[in-house]
Order: sequence, then C-alpha cells, then structure tokens
Amino acid sequence: MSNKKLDKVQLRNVGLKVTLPRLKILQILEEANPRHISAEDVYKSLLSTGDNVGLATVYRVLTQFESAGLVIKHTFTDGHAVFELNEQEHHDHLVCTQCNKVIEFVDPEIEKRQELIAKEHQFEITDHNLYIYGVCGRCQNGTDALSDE
Amino acid sequence: MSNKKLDKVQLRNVGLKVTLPRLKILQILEEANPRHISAEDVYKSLLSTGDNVGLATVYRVLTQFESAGLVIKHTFTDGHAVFELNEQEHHDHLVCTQCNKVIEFVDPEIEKRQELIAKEHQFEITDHNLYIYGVCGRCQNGTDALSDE
DNA sequence: GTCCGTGCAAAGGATTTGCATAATC
DNA sequence: GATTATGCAAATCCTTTGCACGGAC
Repeated sequence: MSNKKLDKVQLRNVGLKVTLPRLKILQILEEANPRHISAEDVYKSLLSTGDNVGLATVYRVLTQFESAGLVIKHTFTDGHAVFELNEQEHHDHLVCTQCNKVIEFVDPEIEKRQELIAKEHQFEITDHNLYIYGVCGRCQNGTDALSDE
Repeated sequence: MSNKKLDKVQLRNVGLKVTLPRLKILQILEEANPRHISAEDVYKSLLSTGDNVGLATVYRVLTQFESAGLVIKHTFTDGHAVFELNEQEHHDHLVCTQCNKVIEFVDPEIEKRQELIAKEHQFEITDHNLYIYGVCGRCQNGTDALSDE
C-alpha cells in the first residue's frame, strides 16, 4: 500500500502537477511485482482497476517520470522497454531469457572497475547498465517457469 | 578491403548460401567504421554503392548473421539496435551520449565477478552486456563533436 | 530443375503526436 | 479562469511478413 500524501509531494517536488493518472501510475510502480514492468503492463493494470487512462498518457507520464528521475527505463536486448521505480541505489540486472525473471544485484568491485575504465578513456559517466542474460535455476530444471513475469 | 573468397567460406561455414546481398552486407560490416552500425546504415551503404538490395533483406540477412553468430546485435537504451561483426572476443562498451562514439573494452576483473554473481544466483549465463554511458573527452571540451557517428 | 533467397509492398508492434476537452492550480 | 494534462485516433518509426519472381546449387 502506498502513501498518497507522499506521492503527491513527490510529484510536486519534481515539478509535475498532481493529476489522477500520474498518481495512479506512481502507485502502480510502487506496488509493482515484479518491479520491472512495461508501459503496456501499467496500462493493463490501470484498466483492471477500472481506471480510464489512455495508453498514450501512460507513455507520456512514464517519460516524464523518467526525465524527473522518478523512474528508470531499461531496454533489454529484445528491444522491449521496462520501467522501474528509482527508489533505491543503483543496481545491475540478471535477466532470465526463458521466464524474464529479473534479479537485481550490486557489486562494488564491478562499480569500481567501471569508474576506472571510464577515467582511462576520459569519459564522464552519466549512467551505466550491466545486464547479464542467462537461464535461471528454475528454468534450468525444466520446471517450465512462470510464463508471465 | 575484405577478402571475398574468405567471405564465401564464412557464409558456407555457417550454412548460408552465398548470395550477393549476403556478401555485400558482410563486406559492409567488415569495413564499417564505426564498427557498430544500424540496419538502416547498412541499407544506405548498399544504396550508395548502387546495389539494389531491399531493406527487408538487410534485416533478414542481419538476423540470419546474428543467429549464425557472425554478428552481434546491440540494443542501446534509446531502443535503437546496432550490429557489429563478431570477429573478436567479447568486449563491453563505453558509449558517448553526445556524439554516439563507442569505445570497446574488456576488463577481466569484471568478467570474473559476473560469473561469480551468476553462480551465486544459479544462473547459467548465455550472454552479458555492459554499457557505460557518458560524455567522452572530446565532447566535454565543448568541441561539439562529430554529429554523425 | 528444385529450393531457397530476394524485392516489393503491405502488415505489425511499440511509441508518439495533434487536437478538442477536461482537469489542476 | 489560464494553463497544462488527458483521451482518442491518427501518425510514425523500426522491423517483420506474404507472395511472386529470380538466382544458387
């Protein structure tokens, strides 16, 4: 359950007017499980709760959230984009290519090496993404996985 | 300059018939500079040399090349896909968000850590991509960069 | 000669945009 | 009440597909 008061403050803090679609979408992102969801998922989630929000608005709001830093957008190798709330520190991703499960991790060693490498090449890092693609334990066991997350 | 004989062998080795479009596209990839180019780039390159190859064929061939392991496809955060010849060992990428320059690097330490992390999570790695986004030295210096690569 | 590959045009999916209406401040 | 956001539908971008023809083996 999310806190509507806080959500409103959060929106105002980033200079966005408080509107119903924005609040709803923020809540959905907060309660999303798995945390990484597509625009379409957000849209479907809205429909399922009877909220009448257009898909175009979902995209607009998600893009605004991204610009505002509320949300992080990921584009996986298959070209599909997913969004997650930017509420915690940076982390990288293990993605199961079978069931699409996403596991987050942080490795200080890797982070450190990245900065070093960037420095070596005179790069000013703005962002970085490490995606490890593979098959998760569950899918390896023939247990043919959850098809829907 | 690429070696046509070798190209043909390469195609046959992966079980693809030797056709003009496939040879041409292979050559373009071999001579590409920067190494990372989009399907559209390949197509334009073909047109510029007077070759009459359809865009659909470019996509088809690139996809076949990818399946055959001749080529690696990357999808950057903006959702744009680029292809590069898979002729050398694995490497990661530093991408300049201003001029789109791509620098390749390999860091054994990072590679090692990744395997460890995957193992910890019972993941069987199939692939992994590390993209560091930032601003390259040249772009930092206001030298407003090459707009086209 | 058979079969696979290609070109063209049309379809497809994800995302964006234009515009009139409706909501926020 | 003025301005910004929304909903809908149409537009756009990249990529894929269907089908008849042409080329590889």
